Amino acid sequence: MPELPEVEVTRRKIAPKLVGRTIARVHTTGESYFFLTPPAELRRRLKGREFSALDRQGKYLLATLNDGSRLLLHLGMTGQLFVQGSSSLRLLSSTSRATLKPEAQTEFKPDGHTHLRLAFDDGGPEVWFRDVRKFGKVLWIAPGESDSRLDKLGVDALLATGDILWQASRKRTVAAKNLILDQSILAGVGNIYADESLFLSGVRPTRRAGKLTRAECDALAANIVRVMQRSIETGGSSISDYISPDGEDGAYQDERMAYARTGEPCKVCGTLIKRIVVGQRGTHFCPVCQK
DNA sequence: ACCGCACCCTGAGCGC
DNA sequence: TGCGCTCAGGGTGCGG
Repeated sequence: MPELPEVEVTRRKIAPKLVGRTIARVHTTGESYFFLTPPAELRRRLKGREFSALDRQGKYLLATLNDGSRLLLHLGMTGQLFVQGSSSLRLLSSTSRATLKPEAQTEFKPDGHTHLRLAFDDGGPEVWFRDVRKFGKVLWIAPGESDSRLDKLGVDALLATGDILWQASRKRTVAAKNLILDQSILAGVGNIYADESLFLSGVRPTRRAGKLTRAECDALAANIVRVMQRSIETGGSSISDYISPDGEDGAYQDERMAYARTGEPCKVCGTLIKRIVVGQRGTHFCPVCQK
C-alpha cells in the first residue's frame, strides 16, 4: 500500500516523464468514485496543458500545469502510476502471475482498471494511472483555488518532530497508532510505517496517546523519519500492489521488523509477533519489546 | 472536540 | 468446480 515513501519514490521517478511535456490526448474510464472531477471535465481541462512541476504533500501527488491549475492524485490502496512500456508481474492477476514464466511476461496493455491515460505531443511513452480498488483519487484544481484535502494536512512526516507529537497527544485518549496515522497531525504515515516506527520506539500501538512521555514522542518522531528515509532509499515497500513508475519493486519490505510478521519471531528478542486490530487496521507488534 | 465505526471497491483465499 | 463468505485498508463522514 502506498504511503509517503512509495509516493515519494513514485514522484521522483515519474516527474521526468511529466514535467516539460504537453498533454495531447486524455483517455479515461467512466464516471466513478475515483474521479472527484468528472472524467469528461478532466479530459477537457488537461488537454493541451504542459506539466511544469510535480510535488508531494503527505501521500498526495500534486502536479502543476502551465495555466496555474493543479492536478491532485492519490494512489489510495492499489493505485499504480507508471510509464507505458513498464512490465511488472504486479500488473497481472495472481493467477496470471502463477502460470506465466517471468521471461514470458509481456508489456502491460491497458485494462478496465486503467482509469487515466495521458498521451503527449512528443509521441513518447504515455503515463498511466491504474487502480483496481478505486480508492485512489483524481482531482483537478482551478488556478488560485485550494482544496480542503490539502488544507487539512499536518506537517509532512519527513519533518516530524517530538514536539509536534507531544503537543498533539496531550489529553488524547486515542491509541498512539491512531495518533500517528492522523493525517492532520503528520501527513504521510500509513499502516506499515506506523507499525514499524512504533516497534522501533518500543511503544505499544494501543497505548493511549496522552500517556506518551516526552522522550517517547521524541523517539517516535525520529523513528518515523528514519524508517521513511530508509524506505525511500530502498525504493519503498512492494508488499501488495505497489510498483514504481518503471515497474521495479522496492526492497524495504525485507527490512520489516513488525508489519505482516504475525507469528514470526521478533528480530530483537525472539518473542512471536502478535497481530491485533487497532482503529480498523491490522496491527503488528512485539508483546515484549513494546510497552 | 473527540472518538469509534461504516462505507467506498475488488480480488485473494478459504471452507463447504 | 464453484459458490459465498471474509479480509485488506486510506480517507471521509456521521452518530454518539
